[in-house]
Amino acid sequence: MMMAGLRERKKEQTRRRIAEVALRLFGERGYDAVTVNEVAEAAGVAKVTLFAYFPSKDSLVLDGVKEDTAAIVAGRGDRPPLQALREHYRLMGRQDQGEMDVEGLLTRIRVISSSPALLAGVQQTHMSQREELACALAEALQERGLAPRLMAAQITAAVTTLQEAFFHRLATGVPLEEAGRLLGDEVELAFDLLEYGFSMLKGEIS
Amino acid sequence: MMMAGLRERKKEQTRRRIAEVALRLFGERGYDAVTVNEVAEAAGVAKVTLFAYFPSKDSLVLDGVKEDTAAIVAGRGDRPPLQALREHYRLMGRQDQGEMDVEGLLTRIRVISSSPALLAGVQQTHMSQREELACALAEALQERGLAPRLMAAQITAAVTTLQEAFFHRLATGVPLEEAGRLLGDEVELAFDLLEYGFSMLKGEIS
DNA sequence: TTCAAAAATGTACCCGGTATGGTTTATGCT
DNA sequence: AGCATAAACCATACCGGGTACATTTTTGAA
Repeated sequence: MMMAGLRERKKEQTRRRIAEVALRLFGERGYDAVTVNEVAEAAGVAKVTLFAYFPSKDSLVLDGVKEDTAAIVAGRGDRPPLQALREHYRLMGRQDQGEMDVEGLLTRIRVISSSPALLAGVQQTHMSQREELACALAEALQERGLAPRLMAAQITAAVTTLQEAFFHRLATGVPLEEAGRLLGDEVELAFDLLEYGFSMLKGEIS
Repeated sequence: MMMAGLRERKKEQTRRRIAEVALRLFGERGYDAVTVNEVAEAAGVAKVTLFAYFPSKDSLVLDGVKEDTAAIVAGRGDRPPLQALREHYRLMGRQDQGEMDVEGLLTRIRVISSSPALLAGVQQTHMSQREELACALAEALQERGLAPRLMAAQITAAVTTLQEAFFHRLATGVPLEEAGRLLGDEVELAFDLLEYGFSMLKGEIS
């Protein structure tokens, strides 16, 4: 019963294989020039099976890029929401030096950056996070008007901008360490700006 | 030579007919439940011809919803960019009372609001405007760093939020006049917030 | 009237994604 | 061990959006 069976391991393995093959092919020949049929065939699996693991072509690349800003706010403890977010992104530039697959991450970013469809995809995920963030903020601040939505939109916009700059640097050859350092500085700037702006909102609403 | 020919008039007319038929069908049966083939047939035209007028299915609905924030900034005269934008949106709530086709506008908004694909589409157009706006701001403020992109992102986020609230009210039955009034108030609030925030940026960068 | 450009068309095709129905394969139970 | 079951997998056919191409109709102008 549920002994972490061989079945589940094989599934996980197949899933990883598909994603890896896809990333490799996309990196070699470009996202749009590779069909899902080719990916499936190269991974030794049927198209239907591929779509059983990944709901769409872009999820082959975008899965695992999800951010969870709403969760950060929800689990912020006793800190104010903005501070929790700032501290989270402050770490983002440093942490990935560990055992992470830097090579794969870089080709992933390159693939994303060179495909309009994928860029649109990541923006879409940001936008869906925005709604959740708005709800989390509304609850955290006990405000139900336009203010939390406005704040969520501005936070999301700032984070998106930071991430785009970061990705763009990585995609154009800036070494990871330097990109991380620059990102750190920009995070502080962006959150200073947000905090400053919201200080006015707080005065106006409550 | 170029006498505003009958040719061009017929083209315009065909284009309008296609768009109107599409909007009607989408309004009756939902965006996803109507195929482009049906639209083409109902408009008395071939599918290929339809795609010669409109580059995609969603453009059947979304064409003409384009905002041109970058153009507003570029043509701002001697006013600062934010003021030009504020004045533009200040008018948006009032102007459409004129000869505009209110009925068509409402069904258009209803169709958009009830289709995830179309909602994603309008967000995409906002995002592409963001890039242009960033360029316009960079030129207007003589700043090439992160600041103009951050400002553009925040402005776009605010405008998107305002428009969403406006659309949502219209789609849920709030009368146009009241929605316009509320929008007007919110425009002032949002731009106050933006101006307040940017005042800090100006101090920091120059 | 004639002629060349523009517009419209029919057809066939590509690709992402889904539905269906059947076949293998791991698993839990006896 | 052996067996039933459910999960994973697959082949195939299909759908809808979108494009390429070659052909035909329309239209403005000489």
